[in-house]
Amino acid sequence: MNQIKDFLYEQVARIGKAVASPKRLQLIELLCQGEKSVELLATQAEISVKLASAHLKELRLARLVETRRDGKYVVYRLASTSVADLWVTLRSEAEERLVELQVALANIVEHREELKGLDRKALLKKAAAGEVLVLDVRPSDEYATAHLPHARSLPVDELKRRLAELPKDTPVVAYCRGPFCLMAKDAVELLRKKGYRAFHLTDGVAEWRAHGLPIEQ
Amino acid sequence: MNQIKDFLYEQVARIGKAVASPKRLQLIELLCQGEKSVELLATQAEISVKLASAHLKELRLARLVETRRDGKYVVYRLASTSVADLWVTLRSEAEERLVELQVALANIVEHREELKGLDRKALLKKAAAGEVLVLDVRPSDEYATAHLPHARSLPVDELKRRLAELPKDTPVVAYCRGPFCLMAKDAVELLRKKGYRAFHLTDGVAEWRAHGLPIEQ
DNA sequence: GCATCAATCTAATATTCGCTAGAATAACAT
DNA sequence: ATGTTATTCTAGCGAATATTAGATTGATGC
Repeated sequence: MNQIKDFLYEQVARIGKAVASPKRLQLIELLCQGEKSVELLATQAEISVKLASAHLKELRLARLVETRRDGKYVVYRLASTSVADLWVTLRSEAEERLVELQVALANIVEHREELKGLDRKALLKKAAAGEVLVLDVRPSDEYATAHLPHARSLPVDELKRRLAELPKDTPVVAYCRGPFCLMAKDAVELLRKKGYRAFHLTDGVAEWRAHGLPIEQ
Repeated sequence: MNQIKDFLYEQVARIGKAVASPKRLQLIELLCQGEKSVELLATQAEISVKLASAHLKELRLARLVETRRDGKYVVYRLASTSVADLWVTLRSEAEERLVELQVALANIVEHREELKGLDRKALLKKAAAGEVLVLDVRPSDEYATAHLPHARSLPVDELKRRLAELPKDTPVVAYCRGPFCLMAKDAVELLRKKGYRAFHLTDGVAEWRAHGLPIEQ
């Protein structure tokens, strides 16, 4: 009877073990943006394909991700959006508990506009009314999978040469994969240097959805 | 710049590592019932004091628990109720994803009455109206710390000799520490054998609170 | 068939983790 | 002080993990 109880906790610990590795957490965050091949995941997480494959196997054994084959490629995806919620929950808990993380986050985004909590719905309204331009600076395939309402896609590495597309008179709110992603930060810095009124939304699609707000496409 | 990103994920992984061990999860679940000394935690988790102390240290380094000294005793408590929420989230995710866990849970509680989701509010109403008797079968100090609304305390090991206190005509709903705790199951089995109409609520205080429902004391 | 590319499996490494047992603290009782 | 009780620290051992390199499998295109 005691063995049974131990077994129960062990199963939950399987999920815990899966999220106990920084690399695996990064892979989960990437998969929150949409399904991806092993090679792409390895590139974006800046690790070797072999290592990515090994970590993805662990995630698959914990049933957090699933695979399908597409020709030569094996494509990984989250097993459910609840896995994205788990990532958001874990990250929030870490941000809440660990001073080291709070300090590190405060250092990288000095002048970040805190567009959190109560502001989300206000932002949604303003975006709908065209009072702000919500800019998705992730790669365009991630935008295609899912993006914030009324958002326009303009990947950060195309931003410099496509600056002309942006209106000078409307404030821009840039977002990317989430609080740990630096693409929106870079975009905001560039835009401000060029004289735009730009703000940084630290939410990604996963955070937005986890707070019960709508997502497009 | 890449080192900074790695550092961020590593911090979240600290929380992950803390919840990657079955023993530590069990300790967290026990602490969800209220603050406890090392010795009590060791006894209730059925591990040695030394091992409990080591695991608690890990939890403290991840800032999930805090301590205070009370005379000879060191008393551990959760750093915040959000840690209890994290435990509920993790357990739910495991229940949702891992078939092995689903099977194990189905086996131990054969005829369990599923009093979940939509039923919680209905139960609350019935309890308020006195149509059911909500029975808290945990040790009485855990009841004293926090319990479900309108619940009466009757620890499972006193149940047999205090049976007379229960009304024969009102249905009884027994609960304990949560879905992994077997005390309510045992209580229901005993009560049914004695001719009472008894049901098993798999929620504990943490689950109840995580679903946004009120808690007494 | 054969060459190619993507991904995994296997083997081997260093490191970390879980657990046990013995020594060391910290508060209390006498 | 001295002994007692509760807890932590230290050391050590076997098991599990992260990472890398080499061999292997699966699907595609010629």
